[in-house]
Amino acid sequence: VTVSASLREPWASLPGQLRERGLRWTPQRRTVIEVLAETRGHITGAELVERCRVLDLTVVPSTVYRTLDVLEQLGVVRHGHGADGRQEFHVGSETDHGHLHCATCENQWEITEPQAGAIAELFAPQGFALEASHVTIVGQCRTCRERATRAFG
Amino acid sequence: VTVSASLREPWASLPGQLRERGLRWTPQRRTVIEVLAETRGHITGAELVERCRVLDLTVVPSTVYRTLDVLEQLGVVRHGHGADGRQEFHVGSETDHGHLHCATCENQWEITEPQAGAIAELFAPQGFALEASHVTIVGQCRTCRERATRAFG
DNA sequence: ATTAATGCAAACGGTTTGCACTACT
DNA sequence: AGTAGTGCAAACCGTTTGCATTAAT
Repeated sequence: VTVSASLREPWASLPGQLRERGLRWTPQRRTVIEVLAETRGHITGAELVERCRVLDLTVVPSTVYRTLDVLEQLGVVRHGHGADGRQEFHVGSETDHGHLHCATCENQWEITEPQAGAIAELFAPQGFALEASHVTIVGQCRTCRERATRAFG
Repeated sequence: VTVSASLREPWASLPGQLRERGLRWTPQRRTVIEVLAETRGHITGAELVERCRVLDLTVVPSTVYRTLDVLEQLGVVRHGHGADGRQEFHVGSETDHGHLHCATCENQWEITEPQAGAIAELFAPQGFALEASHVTIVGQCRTCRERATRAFG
């Protein structure tokens, strides 16, 4: 029941933004924001719930998801879906790295900054402005491809 | 309880492929294959279940999902996740081009052969053998990126 | 005769909802 | 005081699992 340190930028203005719209700043929302503030890249809904509950047991799943709805409307987070189908909330524009994802075995490899840059350049001319940190290449790794070819190719 | 027309290519060889591995060709699997054969692009698990049951009420969800597992191991289908997080099964290799997918607006653009080739080369050294036709780049299109930046950047 | 595959029903996991209650403003 | 937000518990939906049974080889 202690009040924690003040929020770092760009989160500091959130309480005000909420109140401007007639919404409220609550301890539970504060906890959600604290977890989001220390998240780089993305976090799944379930993981966020778990991390919030470590900080504050009064935070319950429904509150987290309802808060995420509000935050998404404010444009603070954006959701998509991860490789496993769970909701994934992307926070800010952090230093996240892209990844190489095998659609068959689900393994992932990191994409290096230069690689991501090269890809971004490839598509820049046609107006698709990729951010290196948000690039995911879905394909099939060598092992899986060989197995598939043997079977059905 | 009628036997339907023979399977079109490349499905015709499936029964044999299964039996080669000690697996079996069953009426339920046939129904699943019939639906997949008339699917272009992709289909969700739930939708596949539903369409199978229209053809044959004895087909039950668990059978469909178990069959999909087998088919995926054979490389006949590949699964990913749609915008709503549900499993999405991609069928065959009739997709001769990869695509550029905006994670925010879900729009898609085609990737040209040369572009796909350039990407494949980028990752070949590390053993990730992408096939041009199976490359999907997930990112954010210019419009969506600008919108996100304005809101929170 | 073997044993892969099925149907059933129940479990699962992440997410959503209805409702009475709490607490920000 | 007014109403946004909460906790709870139950519903939800697509998918998965255990198990006894069926049927393809």
